[in-house]
Amino acid sequence: MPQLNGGGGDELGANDELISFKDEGEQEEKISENVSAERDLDDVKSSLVNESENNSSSSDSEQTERRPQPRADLESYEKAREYFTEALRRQQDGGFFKSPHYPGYPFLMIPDLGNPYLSNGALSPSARTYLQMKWPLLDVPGTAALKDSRSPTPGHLSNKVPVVQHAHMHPLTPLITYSSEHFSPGTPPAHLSPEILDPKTGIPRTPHPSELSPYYPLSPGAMGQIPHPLGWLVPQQGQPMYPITAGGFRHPYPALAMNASMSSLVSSRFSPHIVPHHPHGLHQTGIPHPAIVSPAIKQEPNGELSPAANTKSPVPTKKEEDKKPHIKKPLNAFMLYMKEMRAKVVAECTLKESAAINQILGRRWHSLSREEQAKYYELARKERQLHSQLYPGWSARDNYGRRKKRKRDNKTDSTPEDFSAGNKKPCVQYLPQEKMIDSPASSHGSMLDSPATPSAALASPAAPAPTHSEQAQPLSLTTKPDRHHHFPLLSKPSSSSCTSSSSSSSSQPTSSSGSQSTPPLLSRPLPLASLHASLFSPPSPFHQAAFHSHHALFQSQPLSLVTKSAD
DNA sequence: ATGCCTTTGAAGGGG
DNA sequence: CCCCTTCAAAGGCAT
Repeated sequence: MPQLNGGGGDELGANDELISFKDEGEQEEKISENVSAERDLDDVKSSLVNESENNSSSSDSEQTERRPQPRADLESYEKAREYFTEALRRQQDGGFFKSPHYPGYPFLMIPDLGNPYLSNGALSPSARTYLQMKWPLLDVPGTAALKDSRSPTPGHLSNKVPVVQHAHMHPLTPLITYSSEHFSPGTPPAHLSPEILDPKTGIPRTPHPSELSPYYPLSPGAMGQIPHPLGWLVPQQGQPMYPITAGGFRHPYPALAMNASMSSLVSSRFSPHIVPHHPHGLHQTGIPHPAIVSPAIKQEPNGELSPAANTKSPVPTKKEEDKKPHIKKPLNAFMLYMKEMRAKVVAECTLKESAAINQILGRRWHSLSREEQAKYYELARKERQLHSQLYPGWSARDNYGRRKKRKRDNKTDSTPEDFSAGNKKPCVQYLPQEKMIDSPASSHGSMLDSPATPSAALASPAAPAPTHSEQAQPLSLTTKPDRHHHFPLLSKPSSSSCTSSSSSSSSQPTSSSGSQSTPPLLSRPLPLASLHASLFSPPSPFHQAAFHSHHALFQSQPLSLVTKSAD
């Protein structure tokens, strides 16, 4: 709420970001993975750094590599996102966004194409909605947006996926990126206009990029018709997902006439209307929320939806309920970051496994400057807000059970004793020296919390010398400690485990008891990189203070390898 | 074919 | 109020 208005924040001053970010980044990268990996990281790192300075350079190349081949629609889509992401960074660095309080936001908010929340692709339309909705929430400064508006290249449209289009739209987009899933290429629009169908998928594309533009990716089904910006509202099936209050949606967009770039901007504008107008309640009433997807529908990419799709039947009735449309959780700051950076890391590194990549990303996350993190935190906040507005009745619990329960037992396993030291995230284990290098320092940065006032956080000058921590820091191999535990397990005090250190106390002797001599216990051998990657877990963003202390901890910290105690 | 692994953060339930 | 659990993304790998 408030945020919406104020934009929350405001304050995120992004200006400073670069500076700190760079320094930290360098270090972190070094640490990164194995030798080879390290290099990669370096590159990555450097690329990041450079990005600010050089806009293009590495990133471009990377992008190029990836994008070239669109494997699947989805993939291509994502890649595009990534691509944008990089661009985003560049821009940010460039100061592109400086003006706006939320530098990235406006752009970021740009919808991915898919519905972020819907797990099933089918709903894609909803996704769009969601995205649009976002815009409104964000108070995006129209002007700013416009600046960039240069429509990148509509060419992407070629893919059936509207998503792609979005990507082009703004580099920032990536941040928000939602899963490509949504895309439901499959959802064929019942009535799509003949405008453009993808030969393969048959998905309709809008002829005018401008219209379609990112904002309205026509999803196959969704639009059905048209170019109407609101088109997304329409459910794949033909019926409008929501009964949207007509008022809002109906407004015709001026955008239609606009260029793609413009349209995007425009869309943002109107979207706001929608939101407000929309009573959240609508969906709740039982109406299928756009965002909601019924599992059944999970369409595969393409066309499968036939029956369902075609059936415009609005009647969700039982099925839906049974299936419960699965509304995904909004992505948190780190997730947003992962989406954005994953491609990059993958490109740089040889690693392909997500687990390993994620470890690296986790490290990098810590290394991010506050500003950088703040951006993501804010984005995440906004998304949460948006999500709440869109799905007022939705609860994270609703999704429980979808996945198999993870081994919750794990925790039991862990012997209490172990905990003391490192359990949790054992954060620190030894990694090869190299890794260590990185500075947790970033820790500082990492902390930003999403609190409403990021600025405050930012304010802190940070700059604690990262070095010490780095040196001393032991690496933690986090193989798989208990997953559950994360911080919580550790008692707060100790929790610090790794990083954290808890906070306050600067020193935590923690007994290091735990030393870890043991190697991680991965049941499976993880790639070296993964090991290296391991870092400590980050302290909660909220505790900035913790940062500072945290280095001390590191030193003392024993390595705890927490293997998976599971059992 | 399905789930695991891994990361951080958020949310909610239970004690 | 604190702790714990689950899910969000992603993709190779294991089962």
